[in-house]
Order: sequence, then structure tokens, then C-alpha cells
Amino acid sequence: MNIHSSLMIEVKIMDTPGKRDDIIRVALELFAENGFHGTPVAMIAKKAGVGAGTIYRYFENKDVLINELFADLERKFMVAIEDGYNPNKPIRERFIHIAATILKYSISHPLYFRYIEQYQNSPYGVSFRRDKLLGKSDDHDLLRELFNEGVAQQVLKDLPLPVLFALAFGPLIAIARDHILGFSILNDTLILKFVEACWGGIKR
Amino acid sequence: MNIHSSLMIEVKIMDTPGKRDDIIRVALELFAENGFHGTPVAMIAKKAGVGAGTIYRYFENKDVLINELFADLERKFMVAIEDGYNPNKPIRERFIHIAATILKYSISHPLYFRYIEQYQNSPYGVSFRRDKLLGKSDDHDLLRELFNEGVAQQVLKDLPLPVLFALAFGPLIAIARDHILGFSILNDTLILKFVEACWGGIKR
Amino acid sequence: MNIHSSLMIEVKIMDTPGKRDDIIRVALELFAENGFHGTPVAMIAKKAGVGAGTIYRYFENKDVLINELFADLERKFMVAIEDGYNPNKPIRERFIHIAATILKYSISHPLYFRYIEQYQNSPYGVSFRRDKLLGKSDDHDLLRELFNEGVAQQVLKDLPLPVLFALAFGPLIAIARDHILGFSILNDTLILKFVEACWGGIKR
Amino acid sequence: MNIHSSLMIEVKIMDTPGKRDDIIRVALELFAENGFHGTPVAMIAKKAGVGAGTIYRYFENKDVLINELFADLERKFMVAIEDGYNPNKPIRERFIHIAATILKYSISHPLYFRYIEQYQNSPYGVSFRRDKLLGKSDDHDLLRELFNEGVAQQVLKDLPLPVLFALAFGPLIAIARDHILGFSILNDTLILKFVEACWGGIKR
DNA sequence: CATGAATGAGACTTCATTCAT
DNA sequence: GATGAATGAAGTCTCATTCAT
Repeated sequence: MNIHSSLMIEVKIMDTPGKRDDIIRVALELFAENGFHGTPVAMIAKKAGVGAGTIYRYFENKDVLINELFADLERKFMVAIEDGYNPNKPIRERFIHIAATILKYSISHPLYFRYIEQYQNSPYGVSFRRDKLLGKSDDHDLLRELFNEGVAQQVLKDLPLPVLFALAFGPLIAIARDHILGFSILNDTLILKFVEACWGGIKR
Repeated sequence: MNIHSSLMIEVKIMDTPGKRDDIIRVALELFAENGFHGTPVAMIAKKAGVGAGTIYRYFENKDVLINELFADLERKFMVAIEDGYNPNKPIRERFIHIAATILKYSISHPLYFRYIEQYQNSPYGVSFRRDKLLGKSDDHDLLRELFNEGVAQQVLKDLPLPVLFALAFGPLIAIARDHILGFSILNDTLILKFVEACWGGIKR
Repeated sequence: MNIHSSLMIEVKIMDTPGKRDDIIRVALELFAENGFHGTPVAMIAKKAGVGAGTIYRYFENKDVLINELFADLERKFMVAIEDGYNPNKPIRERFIHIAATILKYSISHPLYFRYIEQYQNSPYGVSFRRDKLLGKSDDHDLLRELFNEGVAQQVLKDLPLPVLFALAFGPLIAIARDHILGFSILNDTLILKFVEACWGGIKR
Repeated sequence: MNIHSSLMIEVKIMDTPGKRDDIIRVALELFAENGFHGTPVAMIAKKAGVGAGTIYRYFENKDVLINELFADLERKFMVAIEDGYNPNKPIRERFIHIAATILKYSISHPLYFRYIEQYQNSPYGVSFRRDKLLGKSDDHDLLRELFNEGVAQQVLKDLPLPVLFALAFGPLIAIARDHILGFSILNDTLILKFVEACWGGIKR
């Protein structure tokens, strides 16, 4: 019985995270493709190969799933951005790194991108965004630091942070969306040019 | 009797379209605030002071209402842009006019802006956008002409049109959203500076 | 003004009965084709070229329209049957006349037939039928007389009236329906044969 | 615990199909009595003691329920007819068996009969009937064989099949309806006489 | 009288969530 | 823990009927 129990525990340890991940992965795909309201919980359950009730063991309800999934994706973006980021490099280089990473990562993970866009333009996202931007958050701290530094060193235009953000990342979001929807096609050269153009928009 | 008759005609002329407009106005407001799925038809009817069935006299179904409302808003943007637009002015000036108009109009009509954003990031909007961008449309023709001309005259960077669009309007959308959500505050000076920065992003 | 008024009155006199007939005719057609519940009042109004409200000037409500229409059709059948009916002819000849008339009339007025069938197999028809058959009615009096006479004269089988009715008219209804739905095709020879066979079913 | 387990299994086996059957049974009753349009899904659910949504687990929509119910009833009629049918007996005897069975079964299952009649005279039934009669179907094959054989052996009149069908079964349907609606009362003797009379209508 | 826009009760259906197994 | 059948609140839409014009 001891053996049996420990076995079950092991099974749980190994199996449970797998199940949660299955749900997350499938939910991401379906939400990104069909929208939040076009994706019943039962559809996620079926495609994830779990019972509908199981989803409620991992997420209190559908809204929580949607919100946690968004948090997951943000975290993934942060990891991508921080990978290879060197705070000792010049402002320009650091910006190029961040911007290029965001664009490349968005393009190579179209589901992530579409999910985030959808989320941010839904009632879910707005309140979240409000909480977030007014408070603190890691990724923005990184960016905020970079931009504050840039302004202080007179490398960047002397504009409010949100304005600089808009100038720098607005085009990025726009072109990523176009690419993902197939309205334009980016390659590495174009990406680099594009990012440099973004830099042009904020540098003094 | 003449007077009475003409009065009756006036009442008809003023009243019937009034009902359709009430619905449109209320629907815009509620959709922009609560999202498409957060706004039951019954809620629109109640707030518009009409019976639920009445909405279906003017719009075949909820989706049609959503789509027509979007078309309405696009038309309004177009009207705003075309007002004061002079095709004989230099490229730069024309661009500044368009960009400033879009930004000002978005800011002074936050419901319009939020509705459009929401629409374009929903299953409704994606297919529509696809049809639209690949085909022809008045507003884009205007912009397309302007940008093509700019590229030909070597006033603008030699980049694909969608890339120029992204560089020029991506920041605009971003800052408008921020302003509307209260994350940053724009004034006329800032708007002008901002628009000039956008120009900086695309001019050669 | 006198002239004007009398004109209007004339118009009314000529127009009003026409309007009622239009409604009746269109309602018959639509009900027969789409069923009672597949035919909104508004559809009848539109096809009849009248306002929806007008129908309610001639018929208290939809149910009344349906019932009156049925009564109309029954009357028409009676007229057809009585035309050429000679109570002095032998039983057999009289029956042949009636049966052949019913069959021919049904076939040449498929809408009438389908309406009646539909009516009799709906909640409308059942209660009506109950009222009717238990009471008296012209057409059945004619038939009842004929059949009673036939039984009394020992020309017909000695069976209860409803049984004789079923034997005599059951096949008629069945073949008429088949013909109208296109499952079998009758010509005058076949009709005569058929009616004779029906006679064979009840004659002693 | 063994006993308990087996009990639980039994409950499942007995209960789940029980729910579908409850729905079918109640739906039959209500449709037969009130008509298809006089019977909201909610009414069926309530009387069957299930939630409204449950009906949609078993039947895609109301129409499917209506159609499947009809198919069910047809199957039941076929089973009744085939029970005791002996293809080696003479034509006459076989016909008498079939006709008597149909009549008796109709009379003892008035709800089945009324449901079928209603169905066949509704938009549901007409298209179905068309598909059916023009194609092949078990019960009609049985009858078709019998009648073809009868015609070939010169036992039956030399008439098209639909005509023979009408002569043979038209009276049956008519008298069954009368009986069920209480307009005439059949007993076993009368049934036999009646069926023999039907035979008289088709035999040479 | 005629009209048809307006109404709202009520029908069908979906789906987030629960809970017995 | 896992399951998925069951639930019923809530949403979309239709249509018989009314009534101001």
C-alpha cells in the first residue's frame, strides 16, 4: 500500500502539470483563433483530452483561465526579452535588442500575439491594463529604466514616457499584426530596418 | 389641413430615423464599454427606449448591427479626414493633416475609437479587414495614393506600403489608446509634436 | 364633395370585398404550401398587397382566418358535389357522381386539398371535426341520406355509417394525396375505375 | 462493497437510457396532443422531469427530435407487422394479417397513430415521405413484394401499385382515425369484417 | 378604413458550472 | 482527483397583435 500510494503521488506530480499545460496550450490556440466567446469550455476540454470538470480543478472559472493565460504569455515575452539583454550596452543597442526581440518573437508566436491583442482589446484587458500600468510591473520597469536613462542622457527625445513608448512600439505592434494576418511579409533584413526606423522615431 | 399635413410629414421624417439613430447611438456606447458579448440586445433596446423586437426591424440581426455600426464609424472618420484635405499641398503637409485629424478625432470621440479597436480585434473585424485591405477602399486609396506619390518622389523611405503604414499610424493608434484610457494626456502642442515625429519615421 | 364621397364609397364597395378575397386566396396558398406556423400574418399581408393590420379588420385573429378559410373550402366542395347531383337517380349512380366529383375536384384544386388535409390533422381541425361530425352538416346529410337509403334498400352492406364512409372515401383521400404529391398519376379512365372500385367496397 | 458497486453500475445502465426514453415518451404524448408548434421544448422538459438543456444532449434540435420520433414509430409499426407474418402463406392471408395488424396496432396505440398522421401532413413529413416512397424502405418493400406477387399471380386487380395501396389502406387509415377520435367504435368482429372488405377492394 | 411600425411575450438554443459517480 | 451528464439562466430572434397616423 505504501508503494501504491507513492506511485499515485508520483503519477500526480508528473501528470497533473501535464494536464494543466494541455489545457493552457489548447485554450491559447482556441481563444486566439475563435475569440473568448467563440470558445466554450467544453471545446477546450475535448481538444485537451480532459473532462470539462477538470478544467475547474485548475482554474476557478473561465475568466481566471483567460487572465492566467495572459499572465503566462506576458511572462514568456519577458523571458524572451531578457534573454541576451545586456544592461551595460549603449541605450541604442539595448533598444534595438528589445524591439527586435519583441517583433521576432511576435512573428514566430502568432498565437501568443493574437491572444494578447484580443485580450487587451476586450473588457478583460482594459481593467487589467489599468491596474497594471498604473502600478508597477517588471517588463515596464526594464523599459522604463531604459527610456528614463535615455532621456536623462539626452539620447532620446524629451517626451513623456507613454509618448516615447507609443512612438517606439506602436509601429512594432502594427507591423507584427499585419505580418501575422498576411498583409505584409517580413524578413530579417526588413525587421532590422524596421527596428532602426523605430529607433529613429525616438532618438534625439 | 395643409398645415396639419405638413406637420405630420415632418413628424414622420424626424421620428422614424430618430429611432434607428437612437439604437445606433446606444449600441455604440454599450458595445464600446462592455464589448459585443457583454451587451445583450435587450440591454440596447431598454437603454434606447424601444422594444427588443424593434431593433430587428432596422437590423437583420445583432451581427449586422455590429457591422453596420463599424461601417458608419469608418465613414465618419473618412469625412473628418477629407475635411480640409488639399491634394495639391505638399506630401508632408497632407500627411500631417491626415495624421493630426485621425489623432484629434480619435481623442474627441473615444467611443468611436474604442469601438473600432474592439471590432478590429474580434472575429468580426478580422475577416472584414482581410476583405478590405486586399481589395480597394476609399480611405485607403487616399492614403495609398499619398504614400505611393511620396515614395515615387523620393520624399518617403523606399519601403513597402504596409511598412510605411505601420511606421506612420502605429504610434498614432498607440497614443490615442493611451490617452483614451487615461494613461497619458495629450494637448494640442503634444499632438503636433507627435505627428511630426510620425512623419520623421517615414520621411527619407 | 358629394361626388368625391360617392366615389370613395364606390371604391369601398368594390374594393373591400376584393381585399377580403385577396387575403383568403393568398392565405390559402401560403398555408397550403408552408403550413399554418410557417406562414406569418405579415407574409400574407405582403403577398396580398394589404397592410398587416387590415387582415384584422376582416378576421378577428389568425385562428379565425384559418377556420373561416376551411369553412369556405368545405362549402366549395359541397357546391361542386351538388352540381349535377340528381336525387332521383339510383344509389349507385349517385355515389359514383359524388365520389368522382370529390376526386376530380381534389386533383384539380390541389391547394384546397392540401389545406383541408393539413387542417384536419392539426389541433384546429380535430376539435372542429368533433363538433361537426357529432352535429349535423349539409354535406354529411346528403351523404348520410344516400347511405342510409342504400342500407335500407339493401344495396349497401349492413355496416355502421362511419364504416361505410371509411370504405368509400378512405381510398379517395389516399389516392388524391398521392396524385397531388406526384407519387402516382391519375387520368379519367383510372379515376372511373377507381371510383367503381370504391363502390365495390361498399355495395352488397 | 461488491454489491454496492454492482448496484451503482445497474443504476447507470438503467438510468441514462431512461432519460432519453423519458424525453421520447413525453414528446410523443405532447406532440400528438398539442401538435408540434403547440409543444415548446420547455414543456417537454418539464413533463419529462429534466432540464431544458438536457434535451439538446440527446437531440441536436427540436426538428431532429421530431424526425427521430417518427422514425421510431415507423420501426415499431414494422416490428408489429413482421411479428407473425409468414411469407409462405397465401397472398390473401398475408394481406389480412398485415391489414389487421396495422388497424389493431393503430387503435391500441392512438398516440402513435396521431403522431404519424400529424407528421405526414406537416412540412416535416412531406419531404420525408417524398424521399421515402420514391426510394426503398423495408416496410414498403414487404408490401410491394406482396402486391407485386399478387398482381403477377392474377390474384389482385391489375392496377398500379399506388392505386392498390390506396384501395387497401385508405379505408384502414380512415377508420382508425374515426375510432381514435371516437366517431366510431370498432371491435374485433368489425375489424375482421373491415379488413375483409379492404381485401375485397383489391382482389380480382 | 387602411396602414405598418412598434411591441414584448415566448420560442429555441447555448454554455459556464456543478456534482454524483 | 477526474469525469461528463445534467442543469437552467440568459441570450437571440420571431411574430401575432395593436394603435397612432
